[in-house]
Amino acid sequence: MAEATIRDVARRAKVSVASVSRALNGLNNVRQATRDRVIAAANELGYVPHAGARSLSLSRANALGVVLPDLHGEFFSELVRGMDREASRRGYFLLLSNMHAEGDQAPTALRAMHGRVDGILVMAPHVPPEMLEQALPSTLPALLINAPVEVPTRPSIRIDNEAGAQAAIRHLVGIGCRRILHIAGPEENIDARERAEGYFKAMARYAPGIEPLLFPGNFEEEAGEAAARDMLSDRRGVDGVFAANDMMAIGCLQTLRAAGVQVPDEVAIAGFDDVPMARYLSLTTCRVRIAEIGERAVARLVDRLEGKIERVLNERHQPELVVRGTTAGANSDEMAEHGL
Amino acid sequence: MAEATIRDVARRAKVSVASVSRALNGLNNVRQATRDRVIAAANELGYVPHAGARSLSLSRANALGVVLPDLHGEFFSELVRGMDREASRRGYFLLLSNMHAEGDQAPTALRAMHGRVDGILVMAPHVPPEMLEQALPSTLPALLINAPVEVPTRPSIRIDNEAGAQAAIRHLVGIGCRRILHIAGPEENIDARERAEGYFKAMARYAPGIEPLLFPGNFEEEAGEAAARDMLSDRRGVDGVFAANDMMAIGCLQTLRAAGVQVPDEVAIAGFDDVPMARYLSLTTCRVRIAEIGERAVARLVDRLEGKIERVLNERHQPELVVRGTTAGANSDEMAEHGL
DNA sequence: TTGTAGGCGTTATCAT
DNA sequence: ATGATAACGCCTACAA
Repeated sequence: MAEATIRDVARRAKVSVASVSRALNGLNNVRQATRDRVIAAANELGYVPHAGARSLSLSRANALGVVLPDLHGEFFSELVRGMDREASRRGYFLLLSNMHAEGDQAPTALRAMHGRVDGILVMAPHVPPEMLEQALPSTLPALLINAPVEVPTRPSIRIDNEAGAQAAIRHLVGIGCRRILHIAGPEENIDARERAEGYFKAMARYAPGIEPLLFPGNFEEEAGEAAARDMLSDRRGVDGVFAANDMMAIGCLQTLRAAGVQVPDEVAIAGFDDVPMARYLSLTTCRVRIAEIGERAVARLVDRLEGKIERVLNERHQPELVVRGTTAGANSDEMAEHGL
Repeated sequence: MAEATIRDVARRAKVSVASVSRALNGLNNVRQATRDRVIAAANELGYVPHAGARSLSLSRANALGVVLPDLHGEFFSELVRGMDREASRRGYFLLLSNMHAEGDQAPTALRAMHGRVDGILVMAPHVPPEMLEQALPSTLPALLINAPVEVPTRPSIRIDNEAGAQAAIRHLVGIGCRRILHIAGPEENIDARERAEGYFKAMARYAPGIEPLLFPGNFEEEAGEAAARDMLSDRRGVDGVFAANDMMAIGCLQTLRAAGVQVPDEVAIAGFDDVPMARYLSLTTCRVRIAEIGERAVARLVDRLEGKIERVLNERHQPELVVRGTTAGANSDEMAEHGL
């Protein structure tokens, strides 16, 4: 049989559709007896309100669009988990759409969301700002996550990459490193660029007179391996590595260790993100609480949808330096703890 | 200004809304000149069709509901990624809803999806079948992922846990293990139960006469650590461990190694899932291609929505044994001897 | 307290 | 080829 509609319920309860709507939505202007009859009828028919029709009528979908690039494992799941947690807390659904990096699918994806979401969360660390601004429907409330530039008119949440990088370099210098190599991320990625920027600034500040060393990477483990091989063939006195993300740090770490280089004694290594694996490999890193960012993004967007005014438009998430075995010396507690 | 609607476009192009709809949807019964005028008007107004209204009219939402438990990192992201890949390929959105394990939120979540999705993917390894069957709207096409029981009337996709467990035990016995401990998952979890079942059957078959050893766990790393501590205090001759998932295997591995136990020489260890970390820790495991399951689930559901008939109702995904260092180390000749 | 009717934005049917 | 109009299922003035 076809789905029961509000009309079927009305008929069965011998009332008007208006009364059914009122009764089922908990309005107070219905006699208790009527409400009971309606509820009974609804149950008997297995009536479930049609969310689509409801949101058309209310012009309110109770859903948030999420547009993400093709993210890697941990980052994606943590972000979405945080978002989902807050969304379900606030009574919203999440409508997901991965836009694959290559395409200019961003506009398409965003357009398709019109009329089914109340607002969107967009993560686009690689999309040029003008393209983004153009693709965003001007009337749809949006919150940008790690967008290349702070579009002043759009609320955003970003990682404080420079602060993280500075903390990492400061720490490396503090344990005695001087010639510190930076394995960079993709150039078009804003996080990568800011981390590199932070690296340069921190070197100038904490290791003045020492020339920065850059190895181009792409956030993939292989780039870290390549950097390590490069070091193995010509060490150039490198005694510290700061990778723009953990995966590259891990690739570098594994390759160096496999070649017999002592980490951290000969070369100390630090990464960025604190992926779960970092703990197991005892990798020093800048922790980014991804789920927290997702939660916060949803919270801010929903606040705005519900009319709360924003105090800060462009929020920064502060990474936290987590010191582990790859910079802390062979006999640290962490290492012992994990038997590495 | 408010969003432009189809009426605004019609007015501006001096045609009826019907023509606008036809022109924009690429129907052939419109004069080219008319179509051009409509498209021009739409662009000028920045018109974007209202997906909600559209789907109400078409009674088709182009969206799939995804109801998942509160999953941990890798599993969640891989599954959703696979689903998303296939969904966007087929032109569907994903509407996400984590139902947190405790609650009886399943019915609520499912009801709220009525009228905004064309079908749902439900993963509920812990929900009793009758509760599930009751919560599922009978008219909404659904596909069950790792549901406790194969509800014959509902299409499903499941992991062949027994096959995986058998392969693991066979391998462990093959390399010489005899007293193999199974660290089990939560009792209410169907995957965990099936893996334990597979363990028992395989022990009876490959190590007849040797008594199975069970250590209760919960899929968390700590359970593996507890199992290891238990072994350390009383080894009972255990020379092999088969954990119901990788995280427990990893907890066990780390704790044993930290205590100086040689893995795999003294104790061999195998897990289940093949999380990314498994490779780094060189953990032997049964690989489950999670993204593939997600893709397949969406593909099957969409096929059904589009009228394709299903040949197989209850599909099984075959795990693949991946042999690594935690079982392959010292006595690989023994493995060769068994032709494994 | 309850019912009638119009509207949310779109598509589809039926005339023209 | 085009236009008027009735759905789609719900909510909410406005009336009674």
